[in-house]
Amino acid sequence: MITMLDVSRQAGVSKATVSRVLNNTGQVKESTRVAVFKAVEELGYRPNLLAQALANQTSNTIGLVISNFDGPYFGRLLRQAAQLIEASGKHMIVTDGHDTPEGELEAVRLLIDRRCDAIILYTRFMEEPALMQLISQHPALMVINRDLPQARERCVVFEQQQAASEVVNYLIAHGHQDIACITAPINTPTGQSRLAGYREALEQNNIAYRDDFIAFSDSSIAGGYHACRELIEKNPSFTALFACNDDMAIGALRALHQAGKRVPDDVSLFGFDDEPSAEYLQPSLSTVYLPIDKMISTAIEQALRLSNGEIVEPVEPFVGELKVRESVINRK
Amino acid sequence: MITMLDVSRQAGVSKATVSRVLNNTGQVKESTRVAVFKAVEELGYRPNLLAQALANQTSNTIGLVISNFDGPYFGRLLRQAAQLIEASGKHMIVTDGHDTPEGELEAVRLLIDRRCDAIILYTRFMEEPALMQLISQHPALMVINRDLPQARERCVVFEQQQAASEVVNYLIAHGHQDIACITAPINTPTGQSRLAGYREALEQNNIAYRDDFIAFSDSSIAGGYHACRELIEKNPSFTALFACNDDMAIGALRALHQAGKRVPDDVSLFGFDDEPSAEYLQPSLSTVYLPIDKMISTAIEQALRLSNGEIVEPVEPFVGELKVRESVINRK
DNA sequence: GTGAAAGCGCTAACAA
DNA sequence: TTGTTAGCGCTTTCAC
Repeated sequence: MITMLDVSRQAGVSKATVSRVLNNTGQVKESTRVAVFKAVEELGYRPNLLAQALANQTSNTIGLVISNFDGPYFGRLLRQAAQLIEASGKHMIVTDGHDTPEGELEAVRLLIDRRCDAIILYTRFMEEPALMQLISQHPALMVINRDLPQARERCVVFEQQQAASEVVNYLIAHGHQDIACITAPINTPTGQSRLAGYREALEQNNIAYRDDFIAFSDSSIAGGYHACRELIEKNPSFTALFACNDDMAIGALRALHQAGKRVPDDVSLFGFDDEPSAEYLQPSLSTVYLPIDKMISTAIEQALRLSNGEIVEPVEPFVGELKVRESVINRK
Repeated sequence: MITMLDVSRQAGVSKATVSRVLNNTGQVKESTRVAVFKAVEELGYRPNLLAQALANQTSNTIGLVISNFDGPYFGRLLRQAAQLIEASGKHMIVTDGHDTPEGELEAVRLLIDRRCDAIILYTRFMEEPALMQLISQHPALMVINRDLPQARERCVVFEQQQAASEVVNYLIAHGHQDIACITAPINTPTGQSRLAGYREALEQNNIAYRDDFIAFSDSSIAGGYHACRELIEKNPSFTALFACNDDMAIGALRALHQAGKRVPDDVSLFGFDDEPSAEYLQPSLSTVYLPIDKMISTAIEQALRLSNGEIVEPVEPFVGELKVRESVINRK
């Protein structure tokens, strides 16, 4: 590998001078500037980012931890993040948390060890105390998807429960009383909040919560499919179904179809996330749009500010937006 | 930040000794081992990976460049890659190539500058000469999705044309003569190969290639939708449609439905990629399964070997597997 | 068994 | 305007 020393020799100057022209720092005579660039060109020199980071005490990177790599959800997020981070002149390092709390923790640790200037953790599994501790270990760590009352300025959150409640209220307002629900993983705050929103809406409308209208699932397409079959078997009388994410709604759609139930004529279906395919399904899927682009942007901006030592304000919670499409019918 | 020096002082030993116990290198008295670990614990010391990499002349990372972050396709790939790389004790750095040749090139450059031990480039846009040059610049760079005759051992490829041809041959064998096609981006080798496979099958069966059965598209759901509408407008007489990826098939499915054409009764539909949702669509989508898991695994293993200075053999091209589902009907 | 010292490739005072 | 020098945090000879 060509080093700066090689360049300096080729150009007949010192390393310091090479560094100066490459970083545009300090005054350099035009002729030597040219000579250095010429040498760089001839040798095909490229700076060693690791060495640079060590000397600069800043790696010029921002780390991102997501729950997993599958699915369209994080894809959208990563795309936006990559763009923003690049625009800020930094580089992005992504890691996944293997859908476990330990994995998430380990991933963040790694990013810290890599000396990322800022870190964004999209958590689904870590508990509050562990998160608080992480936050205390890195001055520019932002957490997405978990509200930490002790550190509001470090969180970017989405009003899960409210959105879920709006969905179910919408269904009720359109004449549905028997509303089933397929949950997201119930051991996660997200899964819990969405179910809580469902219950909240029922309560607000004095509709009894029934166990046989609930199927616990895992956010996957196959999971949604099986959960829906289970529901139909337990009690096929529901006229509406709230799947706590779009993937499960896709699975449920097929299960309903196979059971001879037409959507939306027999059963109205609601998803959550607004995946790219939602709009194109047959029938197009009603769902909740999550402003993940805005959320990740906000998190990155805030993290960047923190890494500059700036003082930051808490971020307002984000809210979802109902996308009502063909899969829901008015029964009134 | 706590450094090794801090630890050494706390333990009453030298940096060298700390390094020895942490890396299990050289003999150390048990009592001092314990002392060092105690100090590490007390101080919460974590080694600086950057410094380590610089001193070791190896970053212990393997870099991965993909075309973009959206879509389920690369998600599946990343998931598998992350697992494998982690299992090998290394860390993964992912970057995206922004769906442009320059982006791909820049992404690889960056990984080289970061001193990745090995690099995997899933290319869709770079041309052969540029790829050859990259390969010469990094001894452990593997290219996925482009065949370089000069460097077969650095490539992992998939028989695109053959698979596409099989699809169309299957349709023909099942009584279809009027087969339309929605292409993937035609400025990419993948797009070209799949279309070539389509033409090849027609030729083999003495069926004329007709311009009005072709719509050029962009691999997106929306693109598939619009392309299908265009096809129907140009010449609605096709009895089968080959969408060059599943996303476009999803879009086409809706367009067909809106045009009053039933799938598969009026039009048989084939996709490509075998996305997770393919099996659950209504009707379930016939498609081609790509062994991306195996492909990425192979690429990683090969890259790892290269980075160890081992000599490697060329890799056999991978082939797809037809997944025939409800969306295709026999018209004979 | 342990420490001192040099070096990985770069940056940044401080002199000259 | 430029070179010398001392680090950044770690590893690794080479003595002791």
